Amino acid sequence: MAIDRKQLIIEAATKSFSLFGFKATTMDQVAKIANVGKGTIYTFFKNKEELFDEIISSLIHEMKRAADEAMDSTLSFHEKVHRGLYQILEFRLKHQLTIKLFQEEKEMGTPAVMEVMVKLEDAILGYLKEKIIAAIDKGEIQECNPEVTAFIMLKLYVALIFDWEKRNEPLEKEEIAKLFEQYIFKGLSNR
Amino acid sequence: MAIDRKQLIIEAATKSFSLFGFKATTMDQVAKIANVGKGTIYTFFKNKEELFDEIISSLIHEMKRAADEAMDSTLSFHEKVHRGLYQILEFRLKHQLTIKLFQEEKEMGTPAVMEVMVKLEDAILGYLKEKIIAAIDKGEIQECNPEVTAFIMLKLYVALIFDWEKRNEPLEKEEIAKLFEQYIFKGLSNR
DNA sequence: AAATGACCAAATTACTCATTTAGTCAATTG
DNA sequence: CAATTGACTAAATGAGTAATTTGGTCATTT
Repeated sequence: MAIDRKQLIIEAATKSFSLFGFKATTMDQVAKIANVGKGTIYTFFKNKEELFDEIISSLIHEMKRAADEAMDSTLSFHEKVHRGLYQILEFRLKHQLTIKLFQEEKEMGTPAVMEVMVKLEDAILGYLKEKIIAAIDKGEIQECNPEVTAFIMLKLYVALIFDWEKRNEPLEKEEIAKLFEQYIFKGLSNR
Repeated sequence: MAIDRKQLIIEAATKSFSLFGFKATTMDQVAKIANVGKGTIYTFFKNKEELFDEIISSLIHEMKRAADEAMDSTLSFHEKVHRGLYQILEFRLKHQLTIKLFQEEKEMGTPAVMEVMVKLEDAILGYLKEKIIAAIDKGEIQECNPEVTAFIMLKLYVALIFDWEKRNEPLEKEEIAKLFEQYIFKGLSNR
């Protein structure tokens, strides 16, 4: 069987997006890296955005898998949430592609990138929501609005991991877990 | 006594910053609105940024006052925090100047505006921190890191008020208070 | 039938030059 | 003579445009 051109293209595009971002990646470049004629790209993908979307979709799958792997059913709900979220956000910090896109979203506001980041956030929120609903059913946590709760959890995590260290010493993984437990799972109140 | 030229300049600049933002406000314009020669501005303020800073400093004072007024010492800590924070963020939504600056920060990234917004956030965090320390002393809430706690409270509030409604129906003031209580002050856990 | 790269319209960029602006200071005013 | 002013300048900005680049197509090649 001949080489899988579609796969070559996906790999080349992933490499280039990771290195230069979406906007600065040209289709000529992708074709060259993939050792493929430019026209060939358009037999597999309608346009640049669709190629991008396909790459992001597998990224989302990878993230889900990483999160699932970090959990196991014997863990308490809050350990699950912590490990899952931490895994997902670690992913963001470690993988070149997500770093580059995160940066491109904020610094240039490239529309295609903005769209894709919304999709990514939605995927995370949806995933969290599922876990929350399951936890309510099992009686592990109180009744609550799963949508809002997922939203709050994600925002809190992002704030602790990304925003906090813009102006302070980064928080350790354990500290974050502790804070999360203290606020979301126990509350501050004395009564 | 002659007219207070400094005050005229401050009022003119405030008006112009509110209407056009920092970057789009020219010193000629401020001078004209204030009915003052341009040189006069420079007898009171070293440069455009210093004029801007002075205006922001009084804005911060106004915010503090508004927050203080919304509280009273008979309220529980979480009612105080809720009313104070709500007041401050309402301020952001209602006052032309803060709206314009918020927009300029995100859309144009004007350096002087970015700087000033950091100062504003610091002022809010410092204010919150004080209240938190007082509450710990009075035994109203558990021991906690006041810096991190202030940070979490602000981020959570901003998320609930600004970020949530980017993609969902806005939350009512009462809902926000309830959520805040549920998460920060009570926690989700069943044990 | 699958793959290609020369080609084109549209978008982006690099550059220029006229205009605008922040800040100064010699002249003016009261 | 102390306070005020606005004409002035160097630097920054941005409108206009020419040159280049890019996404996408399609006739040709393999």
